[in-house]
Amino acid sequence: MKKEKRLDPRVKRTRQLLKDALISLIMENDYNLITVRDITERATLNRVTFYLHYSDKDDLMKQSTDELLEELTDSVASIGEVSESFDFRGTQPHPTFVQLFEQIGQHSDFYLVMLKGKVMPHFSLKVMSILTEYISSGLASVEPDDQGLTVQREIVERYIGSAFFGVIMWWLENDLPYTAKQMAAKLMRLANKGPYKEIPS
Amino acid sequence: MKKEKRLDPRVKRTRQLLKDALISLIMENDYNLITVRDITERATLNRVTFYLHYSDKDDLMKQSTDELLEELTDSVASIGEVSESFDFRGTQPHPTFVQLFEQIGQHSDFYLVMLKGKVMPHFSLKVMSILTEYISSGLASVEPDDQGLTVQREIVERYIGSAFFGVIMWWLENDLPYTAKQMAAKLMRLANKGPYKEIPS
DNA sequence: AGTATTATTAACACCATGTCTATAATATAT
DNA sequence: ATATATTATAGACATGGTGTTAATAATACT
Repeated sequence: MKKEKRLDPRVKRTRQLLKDALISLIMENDYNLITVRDITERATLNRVTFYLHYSDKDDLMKQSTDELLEELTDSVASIGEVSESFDFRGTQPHPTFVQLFEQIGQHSDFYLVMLKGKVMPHFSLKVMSILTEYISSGLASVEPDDQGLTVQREIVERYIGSAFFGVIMWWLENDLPYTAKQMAAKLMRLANKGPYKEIPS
Repeated sequence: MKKEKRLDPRVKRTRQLLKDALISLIMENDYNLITVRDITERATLNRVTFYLHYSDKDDLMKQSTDELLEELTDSVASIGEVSESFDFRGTQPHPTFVQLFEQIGQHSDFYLVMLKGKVMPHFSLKVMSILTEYISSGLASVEPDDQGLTVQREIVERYIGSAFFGVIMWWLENDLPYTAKQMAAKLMRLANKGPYKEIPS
């Protein structure tokens, strides 16, 4: 599966130092104001060394964040399949989404900074597509064909995906006022039945 | 209301040229790759002149986009109040949102580039807050207190606002496959009743 | 008309970028 | 353990953008 052919420990160390340096700098300053110089200084490496591994700041950024998002998806994947034996149309929190919130909550500082927008859109777009993927498979398990949907499937997926994304940001901005399980439950309810208690006539 | 005390025609001209230059450059290149030099060259102005009006590229960007978003809100405001004599819980498209989609659709090239994320997050955040404001007032007209809501009002607002935002992006990315009225109708339905035809037990 | 404001021009120091060379340090294989 | 290959460092370089200054030209205002 992995194409890592035992890389040189020096390379591994260097890249890790650069990634850590960038992440720690992002938590303090504005991404756009961070220079390659800053990164290598924080990493206690020579500036030239940077260019032996990455073409520029964005390259390092992209690779670092992709790696972190892989951790997220791996942790969620370990929970099981999304559509697996679960009433997706109920209001019970789905384990997949519970785990998703758990993971994000455990690194809330980082995710808040990244999602808030001060950084690259790449990260946000990736998170969006991860969310939409889970939602898509959940939706497919409930409504295999488009018969039961009032609106085109593609739109529903984007609708719910964006809504989830936005509420996650709200959750992070407000210092996680609810547990991961509670958040998942709220979102399940909103996605399935809408915000109102009584069904409109 | 307005504090414009008849500014010098040279100032007006210069600022307009700079704004136009930036917008046109954004449509072609990547925002981050655009320099002050590029802007002034496109505007056929001296680079020093730029600094007589704006502190940096982001400053110009912020002011330009704020101006364009003001056009949007003005056009929507001319339609009337959001809560005005309308069954917000029905599935009929609300005139406010129809007009919103109309306006965005008429400048779809621009909005697509701006919202897609390659640019500043400032614009996207602003659009989000505009959307949320309309949704908030619509929601308040249906449910003045929190009794009829299954989830905290603040979350519902963010949920629907983000969902709308995401679907608008979908709409733009897919070259406006539906009319503004159709889009508004779809979103009203999703927001009120959720995606399913039959109510889950 | 004369005065005030604005745009231009040329020049400046500063800093980040990306690249190059030669040299030192470290891994790996024999 | 020694030789070889790979990687990190050091210093230096040209390039290009930034933001500022001072002097001059162009334009608006009264």
